[in-house]
Amino acid sequence: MKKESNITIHDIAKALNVSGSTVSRALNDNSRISDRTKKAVRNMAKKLGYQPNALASNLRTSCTNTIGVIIPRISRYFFSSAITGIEELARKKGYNVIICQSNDQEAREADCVQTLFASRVDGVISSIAINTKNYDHYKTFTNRNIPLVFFDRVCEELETSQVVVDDFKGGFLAAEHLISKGCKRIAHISGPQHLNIYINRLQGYLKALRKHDINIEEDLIIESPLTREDGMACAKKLLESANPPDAIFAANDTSALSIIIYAKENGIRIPEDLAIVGFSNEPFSEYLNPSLTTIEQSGFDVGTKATELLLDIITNKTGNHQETIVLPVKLIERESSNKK
Amino acid sequence: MKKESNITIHDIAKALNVSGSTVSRALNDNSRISDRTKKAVRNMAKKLGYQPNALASNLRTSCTNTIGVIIPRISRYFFSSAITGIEELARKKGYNVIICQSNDQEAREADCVQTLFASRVDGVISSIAINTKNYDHYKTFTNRNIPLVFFDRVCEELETSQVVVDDFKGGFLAAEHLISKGCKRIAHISGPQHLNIYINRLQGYLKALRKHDINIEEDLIIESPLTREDGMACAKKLLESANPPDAIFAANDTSALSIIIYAKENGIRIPEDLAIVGFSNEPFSEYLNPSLTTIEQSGFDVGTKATELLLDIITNKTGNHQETIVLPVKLIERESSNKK
DNA sequence: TCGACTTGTGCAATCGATTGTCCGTATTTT
DNA sequence: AAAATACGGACAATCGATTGCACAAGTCGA
Repeated sequence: MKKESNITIHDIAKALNVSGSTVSRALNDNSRISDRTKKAVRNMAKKLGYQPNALASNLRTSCTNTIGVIIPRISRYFFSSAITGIEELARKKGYNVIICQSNDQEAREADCVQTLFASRVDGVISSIAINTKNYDHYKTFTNRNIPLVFFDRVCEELETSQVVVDDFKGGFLAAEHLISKGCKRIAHISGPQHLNIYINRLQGYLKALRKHDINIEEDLIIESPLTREDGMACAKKLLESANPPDAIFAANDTSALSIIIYAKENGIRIPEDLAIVGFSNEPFSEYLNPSLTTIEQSGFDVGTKATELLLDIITNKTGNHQETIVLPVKLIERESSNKK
Repeated sequence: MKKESNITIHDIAKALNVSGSTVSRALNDNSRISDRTKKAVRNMAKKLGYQPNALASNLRTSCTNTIGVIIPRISRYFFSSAITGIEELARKKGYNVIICQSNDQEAREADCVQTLFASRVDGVISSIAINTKNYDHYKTFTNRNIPLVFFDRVCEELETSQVVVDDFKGGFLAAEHLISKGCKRIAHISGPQHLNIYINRLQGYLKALRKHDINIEEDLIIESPLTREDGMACAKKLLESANPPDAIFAANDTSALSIIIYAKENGIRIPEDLAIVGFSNEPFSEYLNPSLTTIEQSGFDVGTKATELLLDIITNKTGNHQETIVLPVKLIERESSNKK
């Protein structure tokens, strides 16, 4: 096995009989170095198989060309798409990406913050853990002017830029769609009300009902953690009631799935007896039986946009960076709401 | 806005009137420092809000406590689960994780290698891009004795440890299951034959046929890139032939999905006319109609095991590190193969 | 011919933490 | 009581790349 010891700029310098500083400048294309020398240095670097040591450079320049990402869980499609968007753009701009998962736990999230800070990332993109109530750990960044951008699950308390999808409109579209299909009693399974996204989806739903003069019934609106299990419980509660709804708008596809399963088990026809709309367009939603009408949101776009914002702040530190970008959503009509 | 400038061990040292080395040793719990001093240092560190600068430490110790991961694409469930496994264990052991995506392209993969090397990761876990034919870029690691472990899509050419699932057995189980259901003409849609996993699934399939004295027909075995589109093409080719198969074992769930769709569009009953088995147990497979019988493989376990191997090599550099770990697979019976 | 620039490089300090070596006290051994 | 050992801590070099400043050689105009 061939072993190359790590070679440094000084090895190149020695081989060329110049100084380390000259090599450094040549490699960084500094204007003070002659073209002849630059060419010689680059050739020698290639010949020796030189690989820069980012650590040393980072330490000196205190800029790591790395951005940190904190997300609840990588295995959810929306988030992995977002990461793909982040990575794509970041890499194109010469940045590395370090990813940390909070597993939707506040304590883990605080750990992630420490880790990223210790690595001296140049900026951070984050989506908040579902049970985070206290945002102090993020001050590690804000106190030190380390750029921070939130996406999807954002935090109003910290004054940062953020990228969200138009949850309000999504909720509105979902409800109005059901109304247009002739549904009269439309229930809504909403998510934790300390998260902006679920508040907005609910508000959009309410607006659609009001617009069409539909009476808003408190009993038809349930707050849920939106898991598979709790989705079943909600379905049961809604559909076993004396006066069940003829449609349900669920704040995510997972709970919509639970409803479909419950309905099938109980002989409730979809969409004839019960129309259903979800939110997110998960990879499975298209293949459910019946296929699920849902609101599409592009994780990729959200990730890309968040990175754009962040890199802009990093590059251009001045100015007021509290922009909020709202990306569009789209209704995807499928069988679960396809009434005549 | 409060701004804390970054404080270093020297600030602590000054505040306590001791030397930087003492602070460093105290924080690292070095035995040469008295308990009294350690306590004082820790208190002062907390009081000043000291956050270690990993860059400096890494540069000095040339050990970053970071492991790099190269995967084809994060948005595939198997890989994101693997990452979850990797991250979980790595973090527990005090390591950070840097993730790079190759997007299944050899050139991008080579980029990832450079990036991770420049970051001086302590070790690397990788799953090879689908079109990688030349493995030279990995020598950046092997030549320098940087521990490298492959998982899932492995490379025999480089002598490293690896973690795979029992693809052979998976192929065998899938085929034997179809045989047990009374299928006589079982087709196989296989993947690119330069990848170990698809070779093994095919071999397992062949073994099952031989074991049960079923004639192997070349025409029933197709090599495919296993995409949605190509799955349709394969379905068409197989099912429009003069003598179509009565079962198909697809090397992934995506192409199995295509077959289901094709069959439904063409009035072919599943499983009566055509039984189907996929591979991977994707999140959607359970919800297909009919639900898809498939082979389950745990990305999480693979990731965890690979990390275990890697950390062992990092910690314990001696010894011959060319272990191959094979993790079990499991047949999940669902409707798509449920013939009487 | 002489100062005033311009060009191309070298020197040495620096980033922050770690660590081999050395040194003054305090404690123990003989 | 002198010598040996242990203990707690300080000094300074180091990791590799960057960069402000100094400086020598060359160019140019007056």
